[in-house]
Amino acid sequence: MDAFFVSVELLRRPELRGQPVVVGGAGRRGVVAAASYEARSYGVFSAMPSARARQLCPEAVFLAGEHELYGEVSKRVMAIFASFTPLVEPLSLDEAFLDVAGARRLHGEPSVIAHRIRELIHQQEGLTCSVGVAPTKFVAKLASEQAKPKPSRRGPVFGPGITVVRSDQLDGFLRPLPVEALWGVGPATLERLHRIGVRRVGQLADLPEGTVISSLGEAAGRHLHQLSRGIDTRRVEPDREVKSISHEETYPTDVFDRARLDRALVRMADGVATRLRGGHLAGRTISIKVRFGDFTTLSRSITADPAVDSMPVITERARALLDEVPWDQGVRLLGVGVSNLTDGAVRQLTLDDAAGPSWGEADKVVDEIRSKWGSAAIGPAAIVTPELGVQVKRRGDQAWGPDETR
DNA sequence: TCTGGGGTCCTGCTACGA
DNA sequence: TCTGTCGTAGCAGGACCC
Repeated sequence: MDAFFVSVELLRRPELRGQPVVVGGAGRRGVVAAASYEARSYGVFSAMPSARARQLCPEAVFLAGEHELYGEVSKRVMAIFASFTPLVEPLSLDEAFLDVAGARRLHGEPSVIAHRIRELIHQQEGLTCSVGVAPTKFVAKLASEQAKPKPSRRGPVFGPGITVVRSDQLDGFLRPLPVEALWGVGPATLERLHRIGVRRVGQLADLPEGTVISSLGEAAGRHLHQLSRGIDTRRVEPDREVKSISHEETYPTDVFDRARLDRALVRMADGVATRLRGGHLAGRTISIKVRFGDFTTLSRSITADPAVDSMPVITERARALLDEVPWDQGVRLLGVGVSNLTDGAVRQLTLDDAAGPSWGEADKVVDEIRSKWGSAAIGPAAIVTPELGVQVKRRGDQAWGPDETR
């Protein structure tokens, strides 16, 4: 999808069309989630600190964004994809891989399907998207980027919308690209590649694999060398299983108050546990993440049997982990996560379960009440305030930085 | 300019049992 | 009984993606 969050916002604020618009966190510690092509022409890009974006483009309209709404639109767009093939692998709210090899007889050649998808999304959602058609996933992704509009000083320059790269065009398409266009080349890898004189994909393809591996390590070296030659054997995977579930939050100012951190742990553990149970999952590894005022970040984790999906247990382990770190230096960000996931339904019973009523039963009641009356209807006492009620943690509710009004 | 949140994957190190 | 080594699991940190 092109500038997805901004495009969704423009549907309800059409008067902002043609203006520089930025969706993201407005606070001092907020970042840009999406920028309209008009804003991009000022050098504003996603993941940039909002303060910097404001400086580059003071006339931009800043919108807080609504993660839930984007999720709903995303579901409908994914349903359009699914009407062409069951092999849809969502990559994020606004991107997906589609394997249309088996859909040709019913829907026509891939480029025909691409046109039809663009039409349908425009008709049904009023949004534009760009499509890359290619024999492999990563070339399709690169092709879709070439199909997108580009920002310019005189406003957006519309792209072709669809870019098709056939097998016999792979080499010509890939070789001239800057090496950072490859998926998996970030700042650190780019620096290493520059050190061995590689700036273009073609230069990487011409090196012996061993040279690349000795510079980048076994896995990354082999993988990137293959990509540079157009080799990508990864299939479109419609049902990728979740490996971890976590929540984290950045505070407007560093927190030195342990009681406040403890309450935050309860709220985040509650959010994580609710999502685990919602997905019928439980996890053996509990982790915390702590970022200090100077931006140094550390994590601590503990793995134990049995797998858990209950707020009090996750909170207790997370608190013990927090005891191990120098939280009194001032905490900028705190996070709680659960990994090593197993099927929650076949979770091993503990002696507690056998002894009588357990957290499991309490959780069941909480889930029932919440499904009936909403997630803020009940919650742990630690996260209830007289003014605001139950402070429930929901996915994406602080997606782009702290809300300084809270 | 002072850097979000939610993920995945990889690497290097250590501990531990066979 | 002691020592080396091998495979595996756990842990922490880092890189990367949207």
